[in-house]
Amino acid sequence: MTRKNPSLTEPQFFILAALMDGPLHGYGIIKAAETATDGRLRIAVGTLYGALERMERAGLVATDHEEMVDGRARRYYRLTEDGTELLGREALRMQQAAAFVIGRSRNRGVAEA
Amino acid sequence: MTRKNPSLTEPQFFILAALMDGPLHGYGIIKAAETATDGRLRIAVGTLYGALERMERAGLVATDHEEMVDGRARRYYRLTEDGTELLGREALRMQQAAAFVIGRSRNRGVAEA
DNA sequence: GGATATATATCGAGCCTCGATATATTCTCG
DNA sequence: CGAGAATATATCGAGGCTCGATATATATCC
Repeated sequence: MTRKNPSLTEPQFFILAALMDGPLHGYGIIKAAETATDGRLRIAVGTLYGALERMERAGLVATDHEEMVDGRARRYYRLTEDGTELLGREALRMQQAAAFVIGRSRNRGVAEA
Repeated sequence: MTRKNPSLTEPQFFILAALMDGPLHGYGIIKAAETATDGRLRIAVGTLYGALERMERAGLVATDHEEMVDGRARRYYRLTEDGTELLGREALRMQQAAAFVIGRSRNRGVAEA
C-alpha cells in the first residue's frame, strides 16, 4: 500500500471484493474468493492474514466484530469507505487495461474465448 | 512466472501489451505503457529489465533483433505465441474480475466514474 | 481411525517492484 | 556555451507481497 503504483494484487482485490456483501471472517473470505472465480483463485492462508493486516493498517478494511465459536475467536472484517472507493477505482482500472488489450486483438490471433 | 497463481503484475501486463503492435525496445516499452495508461503508469527501469529477463526465460517474449545506434546496442523484443496467448487470457481474467465488482456495486456507493 | 472441512496464526523462501546509481549521447532553452 | 531534459541500457539493494509448510483445534463423514 505504500508503493508508488498502488495497484492491488489479485488476492488483495478479491479480499476486498469478498467484503462487498457485508462483513466476513478470514476463512469465509477465502471461500468467497474461490466461488467468485469459479474455483480458480485459492488465496493462501499466509497471504490472507498478511494482506488483511496490511490493509487494516492502510485503512481499507476494519474489524467489524468478534465472535466466540467453540472457545475460538472469529474476527469479522468489513470494508471501510476508503476500501470501497479503492476497490471501485481498481475495478475501473482493470476494465480499461483489459479493454486496451482486447480492443487491439481483433483478428490478430489473441485468444478471445 | 513459476508462481501457483501466475497472474501478471501491472508492469508485466503492460510490457506485453506494448509489444502487441510489433517489436519494441526497452525505453520504447516504457513510453508505450505510459501512453496506454494516459501517463498513469511509469514502469521503473529496474522493473523493466528484470521483468523482460524473466519473461524471456519464461518464453513470453523473445529478442527480435538488435540495432547499433551511436555505438550502443538497442534490443528489440517481440511477443512469442505463448506471450500473446497469456496476454489474451489475462485480459479476459481482468475483465471478469472487474465485472464482478462493477456488477455488484450498482446503487451501493462504489465509485463508478 | 483417517481424511476432509472449518478456522486462525506465523515463518521463511523467493518473487517482484522501485528508486538510486552509473554511463553516454542528443537536443533544447536560455 | 552550459544546464537540464530526453533517449537509452544496465545493475543493485531495500522492501513489499505471495505461497506453502507448519502448528493447533474441533466437527463431520466414511
